[in-house]
Amino acid sequence: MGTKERRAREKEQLQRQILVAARELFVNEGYENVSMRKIANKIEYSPTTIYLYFRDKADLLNSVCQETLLNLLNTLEHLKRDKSDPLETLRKSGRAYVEFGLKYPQDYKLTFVIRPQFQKGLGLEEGSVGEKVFNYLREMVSECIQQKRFRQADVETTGQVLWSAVHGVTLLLIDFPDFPWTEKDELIDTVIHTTIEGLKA
Amino acid sequence: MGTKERRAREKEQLQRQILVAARELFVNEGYENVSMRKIANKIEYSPTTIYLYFRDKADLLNSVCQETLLNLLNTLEHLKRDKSDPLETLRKSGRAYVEFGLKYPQDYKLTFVIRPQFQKGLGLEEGSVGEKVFNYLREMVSECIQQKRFRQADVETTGQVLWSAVHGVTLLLIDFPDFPWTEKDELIDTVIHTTIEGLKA
DNA sequence: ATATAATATTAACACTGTAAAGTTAGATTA
DNA sequence: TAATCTAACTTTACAGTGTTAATATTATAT
Repeated sequence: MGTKERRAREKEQLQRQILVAARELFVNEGYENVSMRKIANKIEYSPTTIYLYFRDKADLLNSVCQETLLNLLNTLEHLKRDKSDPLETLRKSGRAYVEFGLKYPQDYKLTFVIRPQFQKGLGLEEGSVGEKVFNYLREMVSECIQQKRFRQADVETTGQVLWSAVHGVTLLLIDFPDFPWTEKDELIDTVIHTTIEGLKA
Repeated sequence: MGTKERRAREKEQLQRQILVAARELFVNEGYENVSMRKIANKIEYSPTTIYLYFRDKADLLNSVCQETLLNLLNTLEHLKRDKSDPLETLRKSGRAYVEFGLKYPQDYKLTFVIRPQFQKGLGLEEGSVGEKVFNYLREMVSECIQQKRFRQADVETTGQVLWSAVHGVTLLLIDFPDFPWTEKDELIDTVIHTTIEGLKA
């Protein structure tokens, strides 16, 4: 009598389908320009069906962002294997972070700028994926501090400074594509390099 | 026969009135949650009257942001008088920038995050107020480089690195108010200090 | 075959930005 | 003074929005 299981599976599949469609539309057309009806059309269901799987549009956005964070976390975790030089790993992590943001600019903005507007106080609470991402940063920084590579002893502040830098450059590059930036890769490297130098003992 | 002049003045006044109402609503309720009808109600005109003064809602946003940038520029220009230590002036400018963003968080997001989404390639083009703000930064940086206080000789890159840092910390503090940040003022100072240290020779 | 539960749809509401047409008040001209 | 013109504003209307409640459909269990 695996019908129940099958039904549950089917339900999950549709939920997935909605999520995939929503992400694709959000990313390509921007959150504001995507209507529930558009999503419904894409999956060939009636608009209200979506509400059986997600509380509302913001909830849908939330789920999409959750996935994005998981992707980011995954990307970063891959770098942790290299245990040689913690400073170098930190540098690479910063690079990977910015590159992730530029590779999926809409996702990035959705997650780190748009979503906070729609859901006050979220994304980084205890146990969340967002927190896991920041914990990754904590680990990296902690390693560097233990090896006395950084002046400041405080893991938290140091991590937050690094996050500010990469977050800032990522958003600027996304939001002002026409600004006469220094060559993109050079700018990113310089931002990361400068911040790390500034943190050194 | 100053009637024409009076009419022109009245027209300008209404335009101003709309702008003031729009800013207040945008800032308090968020751009997305403000309808043309709400603005119209506030100024006690019909919704479509607004369209006689502004092309559309995005144009209205644009004008509001223009004002914001002018305010920011004004705030910064005040700091330029102090010609003693350019590094110190730069530090103060960074401080003032972040504080401006935190004092008017909605304005800041409107200008530097929301608007770019609605008007591709804008705000920083030649002759714009946005460019003037960045030119201010260029001047400050240039001064520091001339006095051989910075390692890197490139004004552009150096300016962009600084901007990334302050932009990043400003947005993080605005968007994630519940995150366990280091004490706010300390974080801001550390971000600026770290970046400047990293840029030093 | 029938009752029950799960799932999907239809219809509706109160909004949205904005275009087009209609109205009104004041200035200009005859 | 009376007629006309014009600028400013309003009314009406349209197509689209997120979302809820009621309804219909389908698949399962009895």
